Amino acid sequence: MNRTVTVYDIAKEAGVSVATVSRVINSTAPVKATTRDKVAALIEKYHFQPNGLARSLLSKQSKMLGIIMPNIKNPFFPDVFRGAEIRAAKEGYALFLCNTLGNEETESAYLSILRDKQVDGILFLGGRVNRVRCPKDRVQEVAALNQRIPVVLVNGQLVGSGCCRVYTDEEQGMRMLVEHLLQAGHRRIGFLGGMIDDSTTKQKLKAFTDTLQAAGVEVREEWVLHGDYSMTSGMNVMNRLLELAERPTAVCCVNDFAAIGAIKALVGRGLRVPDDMAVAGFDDTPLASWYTPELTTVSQNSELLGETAIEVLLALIRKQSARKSTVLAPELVVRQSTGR
Amino acid sequence: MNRTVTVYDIAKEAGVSVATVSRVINSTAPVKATTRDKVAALIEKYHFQPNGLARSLLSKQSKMLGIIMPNIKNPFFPDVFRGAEIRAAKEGYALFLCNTLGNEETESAYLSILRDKQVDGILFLGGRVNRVRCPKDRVQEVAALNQRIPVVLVNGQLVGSGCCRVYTDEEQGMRMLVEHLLQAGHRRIGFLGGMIDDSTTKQKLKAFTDTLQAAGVEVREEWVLHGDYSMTSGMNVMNRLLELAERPTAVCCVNDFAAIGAIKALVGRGLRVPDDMAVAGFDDTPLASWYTPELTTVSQNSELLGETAIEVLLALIRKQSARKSTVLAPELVVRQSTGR
DNA sequence: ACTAGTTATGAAACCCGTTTCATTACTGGA
DNA sequence: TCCAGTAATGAAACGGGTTTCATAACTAGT
Repeated sequence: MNRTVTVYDIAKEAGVSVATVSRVINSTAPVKATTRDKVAALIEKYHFQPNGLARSLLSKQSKMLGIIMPNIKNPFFPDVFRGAEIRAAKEGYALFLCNTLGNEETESAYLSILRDKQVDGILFLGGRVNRVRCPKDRVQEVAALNQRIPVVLVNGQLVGSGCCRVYTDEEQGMRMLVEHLLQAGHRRIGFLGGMIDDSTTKQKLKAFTDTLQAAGVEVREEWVLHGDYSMTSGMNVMNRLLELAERPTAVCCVNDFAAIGAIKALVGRGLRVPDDMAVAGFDDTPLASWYTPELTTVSQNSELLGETAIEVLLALIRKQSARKSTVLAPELVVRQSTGR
Repeated sequence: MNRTVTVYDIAKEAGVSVATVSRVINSTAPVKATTRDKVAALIEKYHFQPNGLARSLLSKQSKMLGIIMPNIKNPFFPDVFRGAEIRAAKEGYALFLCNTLGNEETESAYLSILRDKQVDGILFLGGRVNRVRCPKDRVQEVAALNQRIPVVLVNGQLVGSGCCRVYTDEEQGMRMLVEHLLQAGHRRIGFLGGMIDDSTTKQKLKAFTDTLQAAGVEVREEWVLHGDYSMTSGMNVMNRLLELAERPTAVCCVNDFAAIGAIKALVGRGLRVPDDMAVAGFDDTPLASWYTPELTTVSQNSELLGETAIEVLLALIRKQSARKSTVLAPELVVRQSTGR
């Protein structure tokens, strides 16, 4: 096996020093035309490409970023990823994608790997680490990491970590959604959440409760149920709800997946959406507009979210000032699943 | 800003040489217990973690892989990614995710970036590069790359590149699907493909044609239409189909996305699936079983595909023998969208 | 007590680039 | 023609680890 070509090989064959080769590669200082051409020809001949690791070692920036998320299979995350990727690519950064499935060990393991790989920054999307309540040592783990490598929390919160945050105002989104349901005449509204300690669930539930109370509508404890964020869980939770003696006429779901699962459960019992029960999702994933019935949901503008998060991260990397919190406005998207 | 702690710092403070520190870190040679403890304590104290880049530079393996795909938003790809990730993580590899959107420049740019980052191997999922017909220079670009870095093509073919392939037998999948439709009594069957030069479309179309002809059923040119792989395209293409004077009673779609788009178009015109037209997808993405109607489709076992591809890639990286082609069997999944 | 045989440790080279600093090769002006 | 000043180039250090090879410090055997 032929060893990889290095600047030294090029230099030797061109009869110049490695410094000159480097100068030709990076146009960092003038080189005599004939020399330049000779070196350039050799680079072309061997398809030489400098070793990025060696360069990174010296420059102390790897041009690599890590993005950690619970589950790439939930279409919300690919959307965010795309936004992040587009923005990152523009600045020459490549992205490690790390799925944790909400598993804490996996999360820690990835954190360690990313540090090992010397990523310049990390994007954290709503995972375990983004919980409202979180063991002190996890907070400290992230806080310590954040001292070395900039970490941006996306749609999440980790009090005491000192990380910058970029998030959609999910509370406002839920408020708009509930108000839409109230306006449509619903007075019996349920809530299908995710894990109760995740900030995304917590915020939505808070807005749900507040908005109903402000309107003088009762919040029925038995109609507030929790699952995870999968379709299966949405279906199961809805089935539990349907076993109650009294049912709501509408439910808000923590995300589109849960909504679809819920609808499946309803349809499975011969109930119709929205006639028998209105169902609303959250995130406005592509699914939402293609599902039958089309889903009423709250758009997060997920790509923009990813893009913005990267922008904040880049600012931190460049030691420019970045605001601690960047909030994006959600948008209510009314479709068939709650419609008249 | 305090400089990152290095082995030298640890060595100095412990009063030993860097060699000893390295030995403690890697347990690569016996170290006197007292020395070991002293060094270990310092590592703990500073939360020292060796610089992976420096190590990679020497070991000539970065423990990083690249995975290139057209579009992470198509749920088939996250599935494959997960399979790949799980297997890769088990061996300590981290994955760069690169979306090309079928754009050739993006693809080339990513190829170059991955080389720069010194990835140990690359997984190529059905992108531009996986076309049946492909300009010579693209083939050569990949062939040349494959000389330096192992490349595995997933669900694709690039004749002359010399790359190993891992793929689902999509032809067989399509054959099973068409036979299922024939058995259900359909004699007027259409095909909604993707880009005609992509091997995935080509193979499916071939199997479609062959199976119909073998059964003595006419293949109607005007019922074979092409789009891309998106839901929007599926809808548009179906709308074109519906404008014809004569319509098929069933259509095979290149993937689940296209099928969903097609169904949307049908429903939009007040037609019912499967009664007015049977629609089949491909890939068995999670959507398929949750959509209404549930989609008849061909399961690729996408996670296994990713996992297997990584296995082949790892074998190549370790210079173990790997079979040139690994074929996975697809599985027909019959659900409502073609059902009685 | 002395030697042979381990065990523990350190100095230095290496990986592959970039960059500083010094030196050499030019150029133009007097 | 000679000198100052600029352009082009090279030697060597650096980044942060790992590894080889030699040496130093023990241990055990006689």
